Amino acid sequence: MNLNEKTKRAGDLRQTLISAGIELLQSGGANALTLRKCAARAGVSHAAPAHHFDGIEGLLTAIAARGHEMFAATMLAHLSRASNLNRDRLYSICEGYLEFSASNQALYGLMFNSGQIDFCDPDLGSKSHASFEILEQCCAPLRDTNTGPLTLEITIWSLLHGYCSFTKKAREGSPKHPANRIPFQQLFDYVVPSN
Amino acid sequence: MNLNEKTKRAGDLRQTLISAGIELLQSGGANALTLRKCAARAGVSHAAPAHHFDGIEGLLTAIAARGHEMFAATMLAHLSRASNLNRDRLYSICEGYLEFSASNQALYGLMFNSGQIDFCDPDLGSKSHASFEILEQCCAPLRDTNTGPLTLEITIWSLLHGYCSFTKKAREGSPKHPANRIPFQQLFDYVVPSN
DNA sequence: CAATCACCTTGACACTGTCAAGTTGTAAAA
DNA sequence: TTTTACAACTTGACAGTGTCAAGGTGATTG
Repeated sequence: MNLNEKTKRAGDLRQTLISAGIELLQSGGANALTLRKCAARAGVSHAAPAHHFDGIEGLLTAIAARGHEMFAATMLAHLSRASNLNRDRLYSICEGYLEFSASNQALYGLMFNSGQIDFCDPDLGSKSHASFEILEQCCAPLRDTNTGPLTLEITIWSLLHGYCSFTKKAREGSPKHPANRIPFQQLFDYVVPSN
Repeated sequence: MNLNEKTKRAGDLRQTLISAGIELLQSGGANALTLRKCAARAGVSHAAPAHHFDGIEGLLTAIAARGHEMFAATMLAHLSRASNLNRDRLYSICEGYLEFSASNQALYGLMFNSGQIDFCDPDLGSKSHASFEILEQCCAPLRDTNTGPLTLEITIWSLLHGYCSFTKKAREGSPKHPANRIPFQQLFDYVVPSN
């Protein structure tokens, strides 16, 4: 009848639990995500998730992996709307990054700022690697011969990550925080040569 | 007799609890830090902290504030050993940043990657502002007229923050992660004009 | 001397993650 | 067909967590 029933019919409670977890993150933030609440939202008992994940860490890791799929999709969506200019393409990736982190704050925090997930997980590893590859492919044409390989990628990635961290702190905390005056484009212009 | 007794004599259980929390972070990571364990380590009952902090969030916020004091001290220690060159001075700040994050991983995570502290807290605000001011003062002489105010500061701060995040993920997760091949100095050279 | 009050303790509560044992339905094996 | 095996899920229990209400204690103050 309802969604849960239908999803369970398909036999993949695993996917249902991951979706439930993401919904909990979206609606109630990081503290709302609980193994038992995930189970309840999926319509199963509190011990059911143990048959599909290795404890809470396993569930959170699987949620983060799903998050990386969404993350990559958001960046690719922005990329598809960019011009042919290499610099525009890289900037559109950045816009996708910022949009994802703004629209999925708790999920983004779980993926990038959490000590609760298992970075050794191969599924998480391959999906996060796929995200990074999108960035790499947009950086490649912009590299000049002076800078070492990956320098631009790491710089952009770090800049985005740090910028999100700043704006988040500025949003939640003191509004006098300097970061909320600086648009990302200003940092991008500073870091990426605009030949 | 022991340290707890002596500290409690002085009347500041608050400071004792903060110290206990930092010790727990150092020895057992983020998951080892608990309100009840803090109380036990300080030699008081599990409900005692409530008289000094506003719940667990208040305790974590106070620990983060203390962390920012240590953070600023580490950067200043590195700065004192730098040459007179402005660029060296800024780089020494960065070294201090990286040393602090490497030597106090869980505490650093609580301060910068945690959704569990109250960024509105005035004490935390002033102490984290003091840390940022150290960076600001070292950036000021390096600004050229083209770049907007704070652009260099935010760039360096974000780069450091992102770099720590990368190296942490590379350390815990897949050793094939690209970040662990890139020394920070390479990023610094790329971002900071070198004349 | 009595009252006040900051500080701490005790005990309880709901909630969390995890484990062991039991139930059910399905699919393979006899 | 009957039996067996097994995977998926439930139930119930456990220690640990944060938080609250009530009570005790000792120093300060009127």
